[in-house]
Amino acid sequence: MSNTESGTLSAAFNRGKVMSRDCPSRAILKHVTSQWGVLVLVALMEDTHRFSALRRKIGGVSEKMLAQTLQQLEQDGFVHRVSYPVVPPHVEYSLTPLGKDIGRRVADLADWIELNLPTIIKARQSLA
Amino acid sequence: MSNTESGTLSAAFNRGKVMSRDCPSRAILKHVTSQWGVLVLVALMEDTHRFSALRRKIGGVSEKMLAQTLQQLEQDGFVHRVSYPVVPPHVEYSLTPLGKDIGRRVADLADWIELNLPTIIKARQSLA
DNA sequence: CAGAATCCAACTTGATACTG
DNA sequence: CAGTATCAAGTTGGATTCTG
Repeated sequence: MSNTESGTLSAAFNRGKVMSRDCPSRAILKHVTSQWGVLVLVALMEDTHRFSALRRKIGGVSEKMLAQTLQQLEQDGFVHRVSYPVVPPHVEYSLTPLGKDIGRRVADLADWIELNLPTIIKARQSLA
Repeated sequence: MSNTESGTLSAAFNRGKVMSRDCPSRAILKHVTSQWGVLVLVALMEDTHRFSALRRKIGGVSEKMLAQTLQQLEQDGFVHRVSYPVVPPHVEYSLTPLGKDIGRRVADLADWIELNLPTIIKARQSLA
């Protein structure tokens, strides 16, 4: 079988699937690591939020992008959406167990960057 | 001190800065979690690679995007570029210590997705 | 081989306005 | 409040061509 990858037999290193152009992981990865996807996950790791609360919390998101991001993450099974049929509308977003699992890793990444930002900036300057 | 965030005093939860529209972390986060940034980091976690090797390994990248991504990651101090002045040109890309640190987290994320892909797909269907 | 430069198509994003 | 619809504008991305 012609293998676009390195042709390794070891499925143990299951890393490599995502390297293929058409690996389904790519789509999930894209949602999760999207500009607003990351921040939504981080925000929801802290607590359940309403739509407008999320919008206030995540500086710079437009309504459109927030709605779109939430829909993607909901479809992937990471975000749980609960709509209370009252007026005015009341909708709450939270993480599913799966969402918490991946959210932890994403938040970890974001935290690392915040923590190491000084180091990164220094490193960048020493390259200039 | 007036705090635009939730007004918490605990800097221990340094999460929150990245939520501001103009936090410098946002730029780094964007490079690292960009579509190709993720895959470059994952690939370089395994080994040093030459440009064309990376291009072959990462299915779907164009030369342009690969070059651009590598430059961003190099400027952020995550990727080390070594150019041997021979003909034909020989350039090697590897991760700096900083790059390995963050690369581990990114690879972790990618691995998690690959590993849980079946679960995710099932979850998605049960929502349909 | 490693990339820079160019050109153009396609998708993404953001304001704004509108609806249930 | 929680979105959707619309449209303009910006950005990304890819194919191609060219160079050291």
